Amino acid sequence: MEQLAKWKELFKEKNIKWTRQRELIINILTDANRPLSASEILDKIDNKGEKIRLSTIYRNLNTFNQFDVVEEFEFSGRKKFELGQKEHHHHLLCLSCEEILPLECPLEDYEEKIKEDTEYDILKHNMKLYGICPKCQKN
Amino acid sequence: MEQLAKWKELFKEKNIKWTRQRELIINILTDANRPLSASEILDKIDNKGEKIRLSTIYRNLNTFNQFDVVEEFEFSGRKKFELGQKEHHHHLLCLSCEEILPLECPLEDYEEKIKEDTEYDILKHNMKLYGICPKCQKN
DNA sequence: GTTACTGCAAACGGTTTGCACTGTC
DNA sequence: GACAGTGCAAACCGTTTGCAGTAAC
Repeated sequence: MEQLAKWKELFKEKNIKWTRQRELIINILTDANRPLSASEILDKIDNKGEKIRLSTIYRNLNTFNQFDVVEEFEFSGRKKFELGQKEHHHHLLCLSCEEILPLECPLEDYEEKIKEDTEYDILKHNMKLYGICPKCQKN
Repeated sequence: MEQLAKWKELFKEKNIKWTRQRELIINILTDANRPLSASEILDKIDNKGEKIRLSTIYRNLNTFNQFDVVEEFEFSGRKKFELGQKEHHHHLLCLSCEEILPLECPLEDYEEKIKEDTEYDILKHNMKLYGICPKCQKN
């Protein structure tokens, strides 16, 4: 799997140690290809028959976040993490099956306008849409 | 204070009892005129020399929310509550002094477009901007 | 008098932390 | 061998809940 090799190299560059636990987390996030919570990651690792402590997952996700390996989002009070280094984007969440779709950011011009109107220095924003996906609508 | 009378009447209509604790919460929210967290409300009530349990505040805010007396927002994992019955809107938060400005919703057309693109049934959305207000920029 | 509301203390769920041990480099 | 990373248990913080007593209508 040459995907993995790429991450290993990045870790070396950034001086982060490559451990069994970190490899597992990276693999899970790669396969999921959408934001996951710490406990979702734990579940998937459990299913593989591997063992990690939840606190280890949290600590690593926070480290990964600092080094821009993952990006962190809040979904109704819960943190979710997605492999980073993608373009700035937002999410659409299915309230029934929790599927998550990425959305392009429609707010660039808007942010500029608000900057002018309010004289705030705008540093970041977030946006989320919630709904029911086509599959779940049929139930 | 005829503002209060209006709320009392609304409570009567909706069959919610008017208590000392509820009056305090309504007054605090009226004066603040921006979203407050449960513990911010508690602080302000403490400052008046009055006593309420935090759990009472939470329970009432949840009741108020059900009856559309307040609206609930999440700011970085914390719930904030604002007297409701205002038009749908969003917020701009100053990361330094926590001042909160209301913003008109720019997403109506966008939501429609996403509906078409994804075939999701869009039920709600949220958006927040974060920045530094003009006052805080001078420090 | 009935029922909803409150105080109080305890539980909860997601996340973080302190400490001694272990593994990576 | 040094030091970052881990397991484990306990703390943490915002929020909720169960229960017995109190207040509103």
